[in-house]
Amino acid sequence: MNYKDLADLIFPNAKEIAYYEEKYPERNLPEGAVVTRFAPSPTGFVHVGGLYQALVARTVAKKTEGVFFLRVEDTDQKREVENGVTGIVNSLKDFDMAPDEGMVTEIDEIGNYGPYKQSSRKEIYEAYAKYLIEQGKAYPCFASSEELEEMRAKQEAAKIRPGYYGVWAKYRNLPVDEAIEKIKNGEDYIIRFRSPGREDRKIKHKDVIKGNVDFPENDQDIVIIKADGLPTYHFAHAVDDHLMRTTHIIRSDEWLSSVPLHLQLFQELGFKVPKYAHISPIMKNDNGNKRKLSKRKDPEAAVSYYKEEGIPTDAVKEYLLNIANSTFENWRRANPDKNIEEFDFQLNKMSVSGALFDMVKLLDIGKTVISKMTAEQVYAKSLEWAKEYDEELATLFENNKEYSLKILGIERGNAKPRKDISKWHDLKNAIIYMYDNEFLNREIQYDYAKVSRKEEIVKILNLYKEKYFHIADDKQTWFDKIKDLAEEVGFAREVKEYKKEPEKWPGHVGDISTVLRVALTGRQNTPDMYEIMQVLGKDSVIARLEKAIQNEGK
RNA sequence: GGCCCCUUGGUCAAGCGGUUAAGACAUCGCCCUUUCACGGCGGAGACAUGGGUUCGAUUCCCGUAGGGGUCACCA
Repeated sequence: MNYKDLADLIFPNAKEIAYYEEKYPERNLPEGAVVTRFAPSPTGFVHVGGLYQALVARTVAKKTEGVFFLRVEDTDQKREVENGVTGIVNSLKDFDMAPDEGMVTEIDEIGNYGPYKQSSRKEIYEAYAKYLIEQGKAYPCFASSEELEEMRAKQEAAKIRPGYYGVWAKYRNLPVDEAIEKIKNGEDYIIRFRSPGREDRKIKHKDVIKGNVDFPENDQDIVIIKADGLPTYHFAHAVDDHLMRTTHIIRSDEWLSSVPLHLQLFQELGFKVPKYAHISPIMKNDNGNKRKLSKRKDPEAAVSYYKEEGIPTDAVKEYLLNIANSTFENWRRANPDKNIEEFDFQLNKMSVSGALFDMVKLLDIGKTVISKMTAEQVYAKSLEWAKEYDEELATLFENNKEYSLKILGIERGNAKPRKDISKWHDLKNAIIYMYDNEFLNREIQYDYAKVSRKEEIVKILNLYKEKYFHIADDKQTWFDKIKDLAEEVGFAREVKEYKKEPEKWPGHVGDISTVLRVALTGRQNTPDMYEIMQVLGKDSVIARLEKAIQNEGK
C-alpha cells in the first residue's frame, strides 16, 4: 500500500491535474499585462475596503490591458447569505467597475476560467488534493476537534507556539496502511498539507507594496480540505489563482502573515508563484486609537452608505484613488476633465500604513465632481437617486422638469461654477425654496439680519415691489436700482463708503439686498439673487414680496 | 505573549544623506465693487523618542515607546 492507493481511496473519481492544466492554459495577453481579481465572500455586505481593493485591482489590470475578474469565495457555508453574490455584482456595477470575467448575477458568469464560484469548483480542489496525497505532500488527519482543543490547551499551558506542526502533528507520520484502515473503518478525517518548512529558517519575500518582508518558514500542517469537503482559503487561493492565471494577488494586508504558507503551497503544487500586493486597510480614529473601518460600528464602512447618501460614485472612486496614490491629486488638478482610467496608477507607490478615512475630504471631492456636471446631468443623477431615497424630491423634479433644470442651472457651467452640493442628499434643502408650492404655501421664518424694524422692512419691500422691480432689467440695471433703493431709504449706496464712515448710515446696500433675499427665499445665504429672480419670474417675485409684507403686518 | 509591519502638521501625504521639509483637505486672516458657495493672496501648524554611523541625519543602523496585523476544519 502506498500514497497512490491512499489517494485513490480518498478521491476515487478525481481527474488528473493535467486535465485542468490543459483546460485553463496560460492567458494569451500582451507583454506586461496584469491579471487581477476581486475575491470576496458573499456575506451580503460590501465593505469600502473591498471596493478599494477592487478599484486598485481593476485599475492595474486596465492600465496594462490585462484582466480583472470577480471570484466568489463561498467555501464557508456558515457565512452564506441569500443573494450575497448579487449584492457584490450590483455594487461593482454601481461604481462602473464591472469585471471582465466572473460572476455577473447570482448564478451566471462569463469567462473561460470558471467556475468563478468556489463551491462549484469542488472537483478541481479534489484533483489537486489527490495529487498532493499521491506525492506524499498531503495526508488524512483523524484528529477530532476535541483532540485539537486539548492539544492547544497543552501548548498554551506550556507556553509554546500553538498549532499542528512537528511533534504535535499526530497523524503526519501515520503509516499509509493504518490510514487506509481507519478510512475503511469509517473514521472521520480531513486533509492536511504536509509542510516541508522549518520554523528556524527564514524566507525572504518581496511584496509589491510592503517591500521586503522576512518571515520564519511555515511549518504548520494546515487543513486544505475540510470535513465538508470544501477547501480552506489557503488551498483554494493557490489552486484558483494558479488556474485562473492571476499574476498579481491584490488583497488586504491581513493576509501578509500567510505569505510563507502560500508560497509553500505554490511550490509544493508546482505552481508559478504570483506577485503579491498587500493593501493597508482603511482606518478610522476611535478615541485616539486607529482601527479598521468596522462593519458594525461605522455606517460609512458599507458601500451602500454612499449610495444612500447620494455621494457621486466618481467622488468615492477619486477619493479612494487619492488614498491609493497621492500623486492622483496633482494629476487631477492638471487634468480636470480626463477620465480617471487615464491616470498612471502605480501599485508600488501605495502607502504601507493604513490611512484614516476622511469624510470631509470625500465630500469636498463630491462638491467638485458635482460642480463639473451640467444641469441635465445633475437632474438625471439626482432624480435617479431621489427615486430610491427621496420620494418628495423625485415628485418635485418629475412634475417640474423644465423649471428644475433652470434652478439647477443657476451659476453652473461658467468658469467658477457653484460648489455647494457635495451629495444628492443635500440637494433638496439647497433648492426647495425655489418652488412656489413649497414656498408660498408654507410658514416661513423671516430673519432680516441687520434690518429689524417692521416699518422699515415693509417700506423697503414695498418700494422694491412698486418702484424698482422690473423683471426685464439686465443685471447691471437691476443692481443699480437696488442701490437707488438703498439711497432712498437712507442707506449707503456703496459698501466701501459705508465701511469708511459707518456712523453716517444705518447700513449699506448689502443690508438692503439681504432684506430682499430673505423676503424672496427665506434665507440669508443663497446663490446669485439676480439669477434667482430671473428663474422665479415676475409673478413669483411679486407673490413672494407680498407674502413677506403681509407677514410683517401680522 | 510569539512572529511580522508601521510611525513627517488635525487628516491624506511628497521626500530616498546637505531642502527656507512640497502639495491637498480642514483651520485662521485679507481680497473678490450685496450674502453664501467658488476663486485669489497670506498665516498658523510636522519629521514619536534615545543612542549610534557620518563633516552632516527626516532620510542609514540599534534600542524604547506607541499603533496595526496575525497566530481556526473563517475568509
